[in-house]
Amino acid sequence: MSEHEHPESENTSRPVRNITDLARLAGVSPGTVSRALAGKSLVNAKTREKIEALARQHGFRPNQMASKLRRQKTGVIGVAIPLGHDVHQQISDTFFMTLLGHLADELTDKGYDLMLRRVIPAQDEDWLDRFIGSGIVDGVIVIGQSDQFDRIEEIADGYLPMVVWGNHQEGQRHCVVGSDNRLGGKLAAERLIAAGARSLAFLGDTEPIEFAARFAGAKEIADRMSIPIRALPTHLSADRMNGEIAEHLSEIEGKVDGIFAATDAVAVACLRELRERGVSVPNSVKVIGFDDLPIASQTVPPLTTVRQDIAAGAKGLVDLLLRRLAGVDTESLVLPPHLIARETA
Amino acid sequence: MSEHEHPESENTSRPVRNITDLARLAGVSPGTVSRALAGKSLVNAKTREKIEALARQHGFRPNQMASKLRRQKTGVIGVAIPLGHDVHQQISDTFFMTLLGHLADELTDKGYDLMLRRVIPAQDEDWLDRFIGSGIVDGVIVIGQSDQFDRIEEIADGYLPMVVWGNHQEGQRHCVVGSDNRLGGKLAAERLIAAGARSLAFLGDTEPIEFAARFAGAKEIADRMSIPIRALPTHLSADRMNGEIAEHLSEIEGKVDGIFAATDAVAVACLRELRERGVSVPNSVKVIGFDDLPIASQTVPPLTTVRQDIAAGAKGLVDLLLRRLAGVDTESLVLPPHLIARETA
DNA sequence: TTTGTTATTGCAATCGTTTGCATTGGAATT
DNA sequence: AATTCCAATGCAAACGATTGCAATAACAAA
Repeated sequence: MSEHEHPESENTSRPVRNITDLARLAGVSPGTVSRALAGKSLVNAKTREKIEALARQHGFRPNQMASKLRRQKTGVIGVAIPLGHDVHQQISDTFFMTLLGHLADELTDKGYDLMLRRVIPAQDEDWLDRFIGSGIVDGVIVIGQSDQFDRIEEIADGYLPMVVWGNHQEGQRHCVVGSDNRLGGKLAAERLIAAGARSLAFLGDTEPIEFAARFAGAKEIADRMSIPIRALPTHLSADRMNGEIAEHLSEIEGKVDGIFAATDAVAVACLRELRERGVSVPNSVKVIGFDDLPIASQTVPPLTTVRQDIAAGAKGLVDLLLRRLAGVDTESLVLPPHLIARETA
Repeated sequence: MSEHEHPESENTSRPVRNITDLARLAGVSPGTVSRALAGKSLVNAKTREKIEALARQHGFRPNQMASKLRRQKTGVIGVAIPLGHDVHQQISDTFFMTLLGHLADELTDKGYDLMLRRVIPAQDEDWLDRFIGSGIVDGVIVIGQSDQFDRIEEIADGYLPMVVWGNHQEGQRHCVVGSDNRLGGKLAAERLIAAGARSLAFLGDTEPIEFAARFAGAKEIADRMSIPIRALPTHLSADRMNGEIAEHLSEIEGKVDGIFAATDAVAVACLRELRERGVSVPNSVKVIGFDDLPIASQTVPPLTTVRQDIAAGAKGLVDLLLRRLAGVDTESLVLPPHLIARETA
């Protein structure tokens, strides 16, 4: 009935809703249309062109849901950010967000889509099972172990295509990509001591294992050199952090001359507070950060810090995940951090 | 074969792959299982409990792909970040990433998932059609118009559930949420002038319309007060920006005493460069930023800036989108920016 | 003319849920 | 005892693309 289509213009009598409609227009079977649009080689060149032209003309695109159901794969990688310790941390956490940006690039490159989910484990017991078990994603990248190490371990036993950004523990079962935080902590402490510090402090939350490892690394060096080191716990959300830092600084005034901040963000806040108190950096107190975010080079004085290579991390996460999707049980990947010497230590 | 998995609990002879398997175990029909698991009220309480228990026991979750296909909705909102002007801008753009974080929160609250796609329009003509037309998302949020204003306009004519973060143009057809950039520009210029500046400069890329509007607003005020203002174009990627800022500052030395930076990130770099040159802020030169990112309060001296309420923006985007999903053709939402007076102007 | 070969295409089952409609059984009503 | 009525469930047709296998046509070889 729909005999006289308008050859030039977009709209015709009835819209083309699915592959079958298009098949009718093209005078072929749905199967052929499917093959043509999928770019398979089993279609005659002319038929293909005709079908493609028709599809373009009607702005038709095969329904992905149907395709995914039938093929039993989604082409989507889930990215989960568990917000365990500090719900508002990651909202503004430049590091995680930058990692996310790079992940998006890498995944796009490989033809995958990215589904982002921020989860609050405390409110949602089986966030990970839900994400995995519903057939909505082909694989999962978890950004940050938060306080969910054990849960992740459990899942890892029965689910291959998962890679986690975070800290590597001896003998753990899930595949992780991350910096060697302990080494980073060592580098930081060594630098502070080499710069003349004789009493150290670690400033920041020590709960998350990444940070705990940074502290442990620093402590190892400090202990070896018989130099005291203390932990000054703070929250990581911007609003609470500033006050806590101020308190700590009051408390340690004159007693500490080398501060290792858990994060560049913490270091920046610390620098500001020190300046406000008239404490000279690096003369009276040396400061070192972690991450090497863009701000690090913009502080006054420019921040000495331990760099994590975010782009390499993202690439590692994606590469390992793809290998796991192919069935390989990959090893973890630990990236070496580097000391970036600027002027605060 | 897989007989002895976990002896006490989880597994039995054959795995439960779908609703039909579960129905068989429960001694009911697939339809009933579907209704029970969906929480519909048409199921006897006892039957439901039994089914839920069974599902829990076998770790079964209904396949989302099938569900989405059948129900013709995905529960997924697409978030597209077009990278037009400067491919590497947004990777590190804290503002966009923070907005994304808030979007994720809002969408999660409303029960939607978030699919992130970073697109390079230059390499991918119909990025927007592809995203929309494949039935993969129920609606789309575009973060930043970039240089894609016209394409977005085209799409908006035939596709309701789309909301865009960006600048509002007189008479535009697509629904946009964003700050009143022109007003923000005015606030900035007024402040600089009130602080004593007599020759202004706008520092940053003026190509993207958001920034162009900021400049235009500032220019309007400057013109009205008969104060000169010039544009100093820079790229927004960190690596190129610094050098360009340095050049500009050399060029305008002594000729400009009020700098309006397109972005806090630009302002921070500018402050650092000024300090390096021994130019006193705000005495010799006044500086004002835009966004009020967390860093703004951490600079030395603390940065006076124009604040955009990111959380409100995210909420607006999601609210409008949901209304559009319900079929309402909503108006745009323009949020008023606020001057945050600190010490650089 | 017959047979073999190859390149295209059609056929129909399948992926796993959802949902309108029909059916059942039991309780309530007359 | 007969009739209504309702809650609970079963039945089977969608949703729209993919793909193994069979069928066809076209052409070459014998």
